[in-house]
Amino acid sequence: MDFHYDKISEAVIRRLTDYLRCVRIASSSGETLLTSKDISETCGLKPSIIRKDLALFGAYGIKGQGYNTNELTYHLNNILGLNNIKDVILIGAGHLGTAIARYPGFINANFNFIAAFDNDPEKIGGNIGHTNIYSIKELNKYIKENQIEIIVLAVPSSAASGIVENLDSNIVKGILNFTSMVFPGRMNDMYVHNIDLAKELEVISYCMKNCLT
Amino acid sequence: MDFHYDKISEAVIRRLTDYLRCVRIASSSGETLLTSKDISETCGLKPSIIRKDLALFGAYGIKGQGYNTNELTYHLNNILGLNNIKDVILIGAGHLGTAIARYPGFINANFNFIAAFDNDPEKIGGNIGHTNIYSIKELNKYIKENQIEIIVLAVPSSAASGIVENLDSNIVKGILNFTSMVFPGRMNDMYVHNIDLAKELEVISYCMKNCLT
DNA sequence: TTGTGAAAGTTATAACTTTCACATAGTCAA
DNA sequence: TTGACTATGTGAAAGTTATAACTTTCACAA
Repeated sequence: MDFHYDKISEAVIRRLTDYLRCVRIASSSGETLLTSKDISETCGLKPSIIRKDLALFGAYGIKGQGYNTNELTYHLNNILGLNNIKDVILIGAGHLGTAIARYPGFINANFNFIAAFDNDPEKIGGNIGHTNIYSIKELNKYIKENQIEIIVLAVPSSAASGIVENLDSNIVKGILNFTSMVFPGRMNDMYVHNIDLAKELEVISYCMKNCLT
Repeated sequence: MDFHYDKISEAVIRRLTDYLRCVRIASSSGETLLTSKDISETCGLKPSIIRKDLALFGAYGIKGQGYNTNELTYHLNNILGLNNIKDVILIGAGHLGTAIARYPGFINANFNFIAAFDNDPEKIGGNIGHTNIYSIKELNKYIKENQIEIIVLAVPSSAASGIVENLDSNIVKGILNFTSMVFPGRMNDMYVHNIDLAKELEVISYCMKNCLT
């Protein structure tokens, strides 16, 4: 598989995740063949960019027919690195953390919440589904022993910096930050993505205010 | 306020929301003056693009000094339309819906969850903080009587299409979709933004797999 | 086996975005 | 009052991305 990785922008990758969702929806309703036009109608992009994005990674389509949903699912998962189950841990088992751990999208993408951590004695020892909740004091030990590469952060914002600064960046490679603290995208070789649930609503607010298309 | 709205891209607007978060953080730690370099170090962008973005909407900075945090907060909120409180309703009062309604980011952005709706008899009549939970059967009546423009959707994916299709698009202007169903960005004049909590983790997965910077 | 139609893959170009570098102007200290 | 300093605002250039239009190839039917 020789992808032209060096030329691929993050915008392309983001769109691939959209295509994947569209294919999942189509698959689940029994479709076996999907055209770039079909995908475009679901996710609101133009067919040409969908074809171009997919062609960057190889010719997966059947000319004159479209894309086979199973094949496309496999290839998209493969490109994104989602074909293998990956263990992640959750830090912060409050309302948001709980909702995240139960969110079906993580399961679809093969992410497995192997453990959760909190500082609330009432939560420690409990669980979220099959995910046990441990004391935050055991966090770094757990990361080291289990070589945890990906962390989902859903603690109060005030606690975020302290936790991130103490992570062992030789082991942890990715952080998904749901707090209101902002971290730069790259910190000591760790990828950090900040997610603000309200962000999209702020964008909608602007669009509504200015009557944009 | 004559902004050059027609020329502003969504990418700019998304960055403005980042700047706003950076300014909030700086303000809360007592800073009164912030340079484009300061902001760049927090959010991982280049100072030049920050200056350019802000200059699109007017000259808010003080040459040789930087940007006054209070003024910048005001202007950013004003540009995005966040200076006034806006009522939104939540559809789906499960784990995710509850977490969303309690998420501090919505309060910061002046969004007020005025009501929630669910079909679970055990939840109806209850509340999330100060937000009462009503039966989903009353949804459209409530939207009409209270002229609700913005909706946050956090129901199971299978229920999403049915709800969206029945919304009165003469009243509702914006939908924040947290389900795994995908809707195009524009539907009958309604702005729809799909949020997949797992999306950013999928992007991180790709970055990790390919050792990108 | 061959012809037709349909949609993938590809290319060239226009449109847009980012970046650099510098002139500008405000601040502060002497 | 003056001069040095600093970071903004801006214009031009470079770089990037999306789009339309085009070519290719596959599948199916006659």
